[in-house]
Amino acid sequence: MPKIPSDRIIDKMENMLNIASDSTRLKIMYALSDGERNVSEIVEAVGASQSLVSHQLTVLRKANLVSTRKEGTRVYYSLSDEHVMKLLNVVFEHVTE
Amino acid sequence: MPKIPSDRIIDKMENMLNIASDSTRLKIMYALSDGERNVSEIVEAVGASQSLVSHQLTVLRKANLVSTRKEGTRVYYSLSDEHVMKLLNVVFEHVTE
DNA sequence: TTGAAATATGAAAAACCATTCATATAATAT
DNA sequence: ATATTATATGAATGGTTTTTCATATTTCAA
Repeated sequence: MPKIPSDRIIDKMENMLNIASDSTRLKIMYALSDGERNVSEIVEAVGASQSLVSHQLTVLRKANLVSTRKEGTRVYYSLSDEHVMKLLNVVFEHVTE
Repeated sequence: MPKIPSDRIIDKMENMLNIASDSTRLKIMYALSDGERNVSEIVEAVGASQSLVSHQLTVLRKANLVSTRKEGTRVYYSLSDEHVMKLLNVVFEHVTE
C-alpha cells in the first residue's frame, strides 16, 4: 500500500493547488515572474478588470504566494517564493507536449 | 514585460491544476503513486464512497491523468505520466516547510 | 481643499463543483 | 437463469468561487 499524506497535508496541498488553478491568477503570477509590478501594470499585462485583478491579488496575498510593497499611491506585488514558478513550470511542461 | 503564455496554454494549465486541486483526487493519485490499483483498492485506500471515487476517477481519466486496464470485472487504474507525481512533489515540498 | 489617480472592498449575479443517493450495467459463478 | 460482485452513471443537493458593479479609501498635485 502506498502512503497517502495526512489529511492536514492533503488539505494544504489542495489549498495551494486551488489558488493556482485560476486563469486570472495564473496570468498574474506570470506577470510577476521576472520581478515586481504594480497593480496598474498587472492589470495591463493580464487584460482583466481592475477590480478582478485586485480581488485575485488579495487571494494570492492571503495565501502568501505574493508580497507587497507600497510606494506612494502605488502598490508593488512580487512572488514570495520560488516554489510558485517551479509549480508553474511543471504544469507548463505537462501541457506543452 | 514578462511573457504570459497564450490563452490556450493558460486554459490547459488551469484545467490540469483544477483537476489536481481536490482532496479526493489528490488521495487517489497518491494511492496510484507506486503502481496500478483497482477501484475497490482505491476506495479502501482513500476512504471515500465507491460512487465518489468512481466519479473522480472519471474526471482523472477524462483529463488523461490516469489510464485504465480491464481484467474481468475489475478495472485497474494507473497514473498515465510522470508529470503527475512531479507536480504533487513540488506542491508537497511547498506545504511541508 | 478640490480633484484626480491608484487601489481596495462589499454585495449581488452567474457559473461551477463535490458529494450523495439511487439505480444501472457488466462480468462471473452457481 | 439467478444471484452476486465490481464499477459506472444520472439527477439532485449544497456549497463555493469567479466576476461584475458600484463605491470607498488613500495619496498626491494643483
